[in-house]
Amino acid sequence: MPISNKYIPNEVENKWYDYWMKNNYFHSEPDEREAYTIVIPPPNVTGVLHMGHMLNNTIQDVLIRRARLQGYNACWVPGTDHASIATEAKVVNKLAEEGIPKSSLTREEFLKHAWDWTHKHGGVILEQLKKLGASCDWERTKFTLDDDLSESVIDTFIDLYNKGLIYRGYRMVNWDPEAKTTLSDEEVEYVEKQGKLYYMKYQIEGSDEMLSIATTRPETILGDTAVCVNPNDARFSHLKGKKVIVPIANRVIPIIEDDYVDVEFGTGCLKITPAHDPNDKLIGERHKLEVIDIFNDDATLNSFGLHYEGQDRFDVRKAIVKELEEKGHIEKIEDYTNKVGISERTKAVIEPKISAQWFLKMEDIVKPAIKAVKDGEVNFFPKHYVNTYNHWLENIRDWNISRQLWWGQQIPAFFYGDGVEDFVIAKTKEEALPLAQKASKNEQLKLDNLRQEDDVLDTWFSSWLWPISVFDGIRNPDNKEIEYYYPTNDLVTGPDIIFFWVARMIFAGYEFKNEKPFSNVYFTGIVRDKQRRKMSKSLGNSPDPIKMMEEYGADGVRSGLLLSAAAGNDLLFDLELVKQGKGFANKIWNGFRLVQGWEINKEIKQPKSSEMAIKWYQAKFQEAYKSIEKSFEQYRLSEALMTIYKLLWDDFSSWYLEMVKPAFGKPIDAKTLQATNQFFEDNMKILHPFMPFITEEVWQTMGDRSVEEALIISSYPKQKSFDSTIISNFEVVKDIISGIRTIRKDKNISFKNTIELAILNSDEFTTDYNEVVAKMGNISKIDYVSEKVDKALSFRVKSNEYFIPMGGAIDVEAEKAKLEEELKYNQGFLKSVQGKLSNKRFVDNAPEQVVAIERKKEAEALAKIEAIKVSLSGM
RNA sequence: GGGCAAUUAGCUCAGUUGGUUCAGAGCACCUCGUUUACACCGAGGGGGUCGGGGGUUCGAAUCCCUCAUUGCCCACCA
Repeated sequence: MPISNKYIPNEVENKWYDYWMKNNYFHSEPDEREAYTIVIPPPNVTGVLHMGHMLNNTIQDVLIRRARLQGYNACWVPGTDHASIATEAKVVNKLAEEGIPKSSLTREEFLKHAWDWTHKHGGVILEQLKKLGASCDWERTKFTLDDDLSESVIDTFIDLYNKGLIYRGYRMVNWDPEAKTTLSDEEVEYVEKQGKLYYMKYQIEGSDEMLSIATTRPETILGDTAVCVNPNDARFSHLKGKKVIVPIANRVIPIIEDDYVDVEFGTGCLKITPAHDPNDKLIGERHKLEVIDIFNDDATLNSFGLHYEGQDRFDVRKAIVKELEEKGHIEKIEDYTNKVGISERTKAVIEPKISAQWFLKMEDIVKPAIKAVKDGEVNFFPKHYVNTYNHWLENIRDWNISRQLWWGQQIPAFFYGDGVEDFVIAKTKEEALPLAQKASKNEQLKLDNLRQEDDVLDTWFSSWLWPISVFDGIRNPDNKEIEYYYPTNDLVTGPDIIFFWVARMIFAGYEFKNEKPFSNVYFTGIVRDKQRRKMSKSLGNSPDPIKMMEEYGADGVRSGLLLSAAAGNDLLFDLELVKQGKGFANKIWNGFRLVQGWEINKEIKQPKSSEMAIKWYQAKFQEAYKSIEKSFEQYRLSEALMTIYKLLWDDFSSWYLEMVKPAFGKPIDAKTLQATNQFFEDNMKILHPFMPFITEEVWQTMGDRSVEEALIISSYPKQKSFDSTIISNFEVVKDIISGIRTIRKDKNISFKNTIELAILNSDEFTTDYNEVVAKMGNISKIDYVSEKVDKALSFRVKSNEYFIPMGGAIDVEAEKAKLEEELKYNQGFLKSVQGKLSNKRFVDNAPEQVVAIERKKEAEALAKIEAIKVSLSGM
C-alpha cells in the first residue's frame, strides 16, 4: 500500500480515539496495581473549550498516559461543575429573552428550565476534550449537582454545623446587584476606576457654618447617620456635640469623634453610612448609630432614596450631584482614581450590604492545610505559590457560603419562626420536624410550619469535596474506591483558583478524610497571545480550538502548546509552534515511511557503520531518557518534550537513520532492521504521552497488534545504564563529518562527488567509525598518515589533523589566512588559560579538579597550536 | 501600602550547590542544496559585555546591597 508522504491527522485521530474507547483502555477499576489518580478541575457545565482548558487538559493527559504506560492503574476522573452564579445568570438571560422574568417563576419551574438548559448545553466541553485525545475514564464522569454529590455536600454541611463551625449571622457582605446574591470575598475583584472625589458642604445645625466633607459616593448621603472627625483634630474641636443637616434629606445627624478618621485625607471629615460601607458599619457599631439601607436588591434606590426612589445608583449619583450643585452644596469636584470591587462573574459593581447569611468559621479548619504544605505533604510547582497560599490562609476570614440563588444545593436549614436563630438543621423536612418541635418547645408544630432556607450553597462548597466526592468518600467513607484512589496524585490547575479551590480542597481533605487530597499541585500559566494579552472571547484573540485541531491535528496542537509552555510561566500562544508540532508529526511519519520501505535480506552482513550507529543510538536514547525523567520530576513537560523532539529529529532522523540507511534500491540486513524497529517502538513509547495519535498509528502500522498490544497500554521502556564515552567519542566523529561538510561547502564540492580523507595522529577509537565517516561524508578512501599531506585542505578536531587532498587546486594564500586566524584564536585562548594557571591564588584556592581541567585545556591548546604551526610552515 | 515573581541572542525560554559540559536551546534570520523518507526537508552560518550601578571572591548570569522596568497576588483610607 502506498503511504502518503504527508501525515494527515484527521482521520487517524478519530480512528484511534474510537478504538481506545471501544476497548475501554481509559477505564480504571481498583486492582492489585498501584493507583495513579488525577481528578479534572471540573469546567463549568455549560462552558466551551478555550485555550486554557486545552493546555490544562493536555498536561493532565500527558501525565496520565505516561503513568498508564509505566504500569500504574491510571485513573483520570472527568466531570463538570454546576457553577451556580454563571449558569443561573445564563438561564435567567435566556428566559428574559423569551420574555419570562425569573420573578414570575417558582423555584421548581426555574430549576426545570435550568436542568433543561444544562442537558442541552452541558457536556459539550467534555466532547471537545475527546478531540484533544483526553484519556479520561468517561464512565466515571461526575457533575457537582449529581444526587450523590449533592448529598455529600449536604452531609458535610450538617456535619460542620454540628461541630459548631457553621453559623448564621448578620454581617456586611458583598452584594452583586446583577446576580442579586452575596459573594464571598474571593469572588470580588478590585479594579482601578477613574472617578471623582466630591467635596460637599453640610450645614451645621443652628449655625451658618458649613462643614466640608469629601466622598466618592454622593448618592449615599441619603443613608448618612453621622459625620465623623478625629478627636485630636483641633480644626473641629468647636463642633463637639453639635449636629449637621444632611442636604436633600434634611435629616439632622450627630457629629461624632473616632480615631479611624485620617486627619490628612480629604477634609479630615468623614460621612458615615453604616449600611453601605464596611468601615462605616464598624464606626456605626461603636457609636450605636442608626443604619439606613437606601438600596433595593438591584441597587436602585428604595424609599429612603426619596424622590430618587426606583432609579439606579449611578444615575442617582449624577442627578444628586446636579441637585447639590444647584442648592450650593458642592464645594469642588476633583478627579480621583480608586479601587472598585466588582463581581468576578457578572462584573457588576459590588455593593456592601448588611444581611443575614451563612458562614463557615475558618480559623481552625485551615490549620492542617498550612501544615501540610509546610511539611511537604503537598507540593506546589512552581513552589513560590506557597507564599500566596500561606498568606491567604493565615489571614483568612469566615467564608460566606450562602447564595441567594436557586441553582445549587439548597441549604438544609428549616425555619420554624421569624428569628435569626429560629431554625434547625436536618437532611429533610421530616427529620427537621422533631428537632424543631424540641427547639421551639412547641409540640404542636407541623410540617407546614417549617420553611426551608431559600439560599443555596456557594458552588465552591461542593467543589472543595471533589477529590473525595467523586469516589463517594463522604457518604461511604470506607468504600473500596476511595480507599484505593485517595489521596490522588497530581492536581493540574491555574493559579487563579488557588484560594477558591486548591486551598479549600486541601483543608476539606483533612477535615473530612483526615488526609491530603493530592500530593502535587502543578499550576499552569495563563494562555496569552503574542502581545501578552490574555486570550479572551471579547478580544477575539483566541483561536477556535476545535478548528485548530482539525487543521493541525490534536497532536500538533498539544505539542505546540507544550513547546511554548515553560513550567508555571504564562504561555504566549503562537500558531507557529502548533505548525512546528504538525511538522514534527510529519517528520516522524516520513522516517517511518523510510523504514517501512526497506527490503530485508537475511544473507547480507551487517555493515560496521550500522553496528556503530546502533550502539550510539542506544546510549543516546538512554541519555535522553534520563533527562526526560528528571524533567518530569519537576513537571517540566515542555523540557521533556523538547528533549524527545531533539532526540527523534536530530539524533534519530538526521544521524541514526542516515547512517543505517541502505543505498537506494539495496536491501538491509536483518540485525539492523530489527534494531531500527526496536528503536521505533521505544521512540513511540516515550512520545506517546505527548502525541498519542501519531504514535499509536505508527505502532499499529508497524505490525499486527492484538487488542492487548495497543501502544496506549504497552509498557514504558526501562532505564538502563549507558556508556557515556560512546556518546563523547561520537561527538568527535560528528565533528570530523562536519569538518568535511564545511570544506565541501566552502570549496563547492558537490556531495555527489566522492573525496578522499587522510588522518594524522589517529585516536584508536576513530577507526571504528571509518565506515560512518565514509558514508556520511561520501568519502571514497581513508588513509592514515604520519605527516602532513601536501596540496590538501585541512581541519582540526581536538588535536588531530585531517586532510582532504586536492591535487593542485588549492588557494594557498586563502588557506594560510585561515590557518593564521585559527592560530590567533588558539593563542588567545591559551593565554587566558595560562593566565589563570599562573595566578597562585587560583591554583591554591580552586579545587584540584578545576585546576586539572585548566591544565588539560592548556595541553590541548599547545598541541593544536603546534599542529597549526607545522601546517603553516609547510606552505 | 505589603508581598511574590521576572529582567540572558530578533522572539519564547534553559542555565541545579559560584569553576568540567558556561554563555545554551527552540523558533526566526542568512548562505548553499530539489542526493531516491520528509521543502512540514537537508547541510552550513551569523547573532548576547546575562536590565543599570556597587560589593564579596583567585573566579559571578549564578551570592549580597542598591536602583530601574514589567507582571501577578493581597490590603476597609472617605
